[in-house]
Amino acid sequence: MNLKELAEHLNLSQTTVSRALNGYPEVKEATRLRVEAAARANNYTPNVRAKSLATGRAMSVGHVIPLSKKHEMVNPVFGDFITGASESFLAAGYDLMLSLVEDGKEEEHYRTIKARGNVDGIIVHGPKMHDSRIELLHELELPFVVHGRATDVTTPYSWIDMNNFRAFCRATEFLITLGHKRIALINGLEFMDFAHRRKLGYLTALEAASIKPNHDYIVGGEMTEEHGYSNAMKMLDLPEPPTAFLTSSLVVALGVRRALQDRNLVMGRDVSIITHDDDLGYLRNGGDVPIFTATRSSVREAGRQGADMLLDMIANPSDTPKQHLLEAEMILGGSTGPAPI
Amino acid sequence: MNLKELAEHLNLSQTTVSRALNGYPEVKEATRLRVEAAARANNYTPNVRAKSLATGRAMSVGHVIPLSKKHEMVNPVFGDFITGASESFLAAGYDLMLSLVEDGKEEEHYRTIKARGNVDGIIVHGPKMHDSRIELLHELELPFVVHGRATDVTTPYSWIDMNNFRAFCRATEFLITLGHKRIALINGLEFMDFAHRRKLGYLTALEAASIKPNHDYIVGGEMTEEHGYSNAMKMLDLPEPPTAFLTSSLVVALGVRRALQDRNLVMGRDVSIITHDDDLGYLRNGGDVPIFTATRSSVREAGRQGADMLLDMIANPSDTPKQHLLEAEMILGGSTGPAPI
DNA sequence: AAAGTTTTTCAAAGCGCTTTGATAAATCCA
DNA sequence: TGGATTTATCAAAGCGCTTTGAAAAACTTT
Repeated sequence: MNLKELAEHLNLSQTTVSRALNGYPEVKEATRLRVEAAARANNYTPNVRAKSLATGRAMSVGHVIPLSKKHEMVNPVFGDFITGASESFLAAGYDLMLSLVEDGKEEEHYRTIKARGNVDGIIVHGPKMHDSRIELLHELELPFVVHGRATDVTTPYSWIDMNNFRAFCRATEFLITLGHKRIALINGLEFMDFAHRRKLGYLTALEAASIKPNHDYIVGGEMTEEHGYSNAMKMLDLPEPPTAFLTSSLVVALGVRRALQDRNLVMGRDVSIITHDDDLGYLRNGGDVPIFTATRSSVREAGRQGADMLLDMIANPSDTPKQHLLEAEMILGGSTGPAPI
Repeated sequence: MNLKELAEHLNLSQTTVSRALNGYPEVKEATRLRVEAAARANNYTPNVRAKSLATGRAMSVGHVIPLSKKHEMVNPVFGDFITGASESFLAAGYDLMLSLVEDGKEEEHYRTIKARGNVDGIIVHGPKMHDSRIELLHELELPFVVHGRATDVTTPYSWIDMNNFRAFCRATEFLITLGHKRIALINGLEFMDFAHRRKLGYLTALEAASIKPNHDYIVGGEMTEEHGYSNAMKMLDLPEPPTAFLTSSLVVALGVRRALQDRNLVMGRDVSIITHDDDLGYLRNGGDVPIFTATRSSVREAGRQGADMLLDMIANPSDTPKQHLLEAEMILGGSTGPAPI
């Protein structure tokens, strides 16, 4: 059933029916009730395509996820982010569109998204240090919120981010307090902005303690279990192996733990691990007792806040960009202990 | 720039321009080239909303993911599935819409999706044993493909699934061959269809070997690391603990492995583990050498095939439903060995 | 009761595209 | 060269909704 049929059925004009359903004041209360009842009875839902063509609003937001053809992997945090975000979007009547964009095709793709006109705003995922997408989106005048930040971008834009620098600085300081001096960092891909900030936090803490960074202890890469495992193995084979590891995700930490086991080292006694924990639904850091000492910040919460920010921007496009920095909490688990002598 | 402007710019009618761009034969080749050049030069992309209103096709497909408010978790396989699926969808010019639907609100939600008219077809995720969504979608006449199956549904429908029964039957047989008799199954939520089939495969293999199933050895639940850990711990504390574990996902297997370590048991010697492995991008079963003996089937591949099936159904709605069953391969890793005496 | 207000309803235009049915231009054949 | 075909183009209607500007109906005033 469409609006025309519903209007005929009610012996009213489309105008009145449309207004009744959209809560406009210039319609008699009795009429409104009659219309609403009929709409419900006939299971009438306005056609979004027509509606959005008429209003100019698409009533949908896009999530754009970078995808490198080489590893073909959607970062596992994405699922949790949208779990958080979708609640706000759904409540506001917005649909979610998904675009996986291959590396290098960003520009073309974003222009197309804009021209196709089927989203009112965009959440940008996985920003790199120099991320050209941000300038581009500004130019296209499409509201957007970045999940994360891009170090080299100077024009203001909206973002929701976790304080990566601070989290990793604190974690490193904590290890130093425990007496560790040979601290390794198994990071994400270093051109990703979040990884860069984490490294900076780590280096800053080392410097403050006058510990010279050792480049054999620092590595970046796609955050898989294997990445954690193989790099930890390599480092454990060094003449002077690290006594502590900082890892960028729980999955990586699991890999490092496997390496420790392979080398018959006891986690928390022989070697310490601190990981960042995105608090993902299916991969929690243990139950009540955390397995790993960790810096924790919920990606789902970031999703919620990011969604609200974007809805705000769509409603008030002329507002100045908003930013929000989430602080990670540090939780103590069984994976850290004093440095062995 | 819109069609009207482009047409004026070219001194042609909208009709001709539209036809030129959509490859209709009744337009002179020279004109077509002129139009295409102008479209490119002016960065013209048709407005999808208008296009889809005019054609009646939405040019988008929906992914509907069940979400239980209790655990609020998007199954991690979803990311890999869409990674596989999006390639086909994008190539065909289809957008991806995402809907997270709360448990219990399915019916309402699907009706709305249909009435809103913004998708041409749907991929149904996470089917339960009795899944009312399938009947509903039939009734709504919306093309759909199920990722998985629903045991209790008799009307034919299209699906792409992995042979869960066979995979778990084979894995169990393999453990029995190794001499194991006390074999535990740490399954997914048992009302989920895939988990039900896996259990059936497991029970069938036990029965064939005349091993009576022990209900202390069988447990189902959300597939998290913690689920694997805590249940393995409980079972290892039994007077007669299992000598082998079958787990429904790599994440769960990691939890079981942690339990073994906590109990100072050596995996592959004291206790064996076989897991199912969805071959996820960020959580692979080791590198060249698999950590766990596993039944493996790529979810990404399922995504690819599911997408193609759905596109097919949208193009030929009157075709009979198609089904495809992927077989898992069994790969030997370091987590299995003969049963201890 | 006539004139002025306010409330309620409506017809019609428009959003940007496709598609039908008609027309004009080009080509063919006798 | 003129009529029959074929080819190329166009004007206008329609997809299902919102929104503007006008009209009708219902109240208020005097």
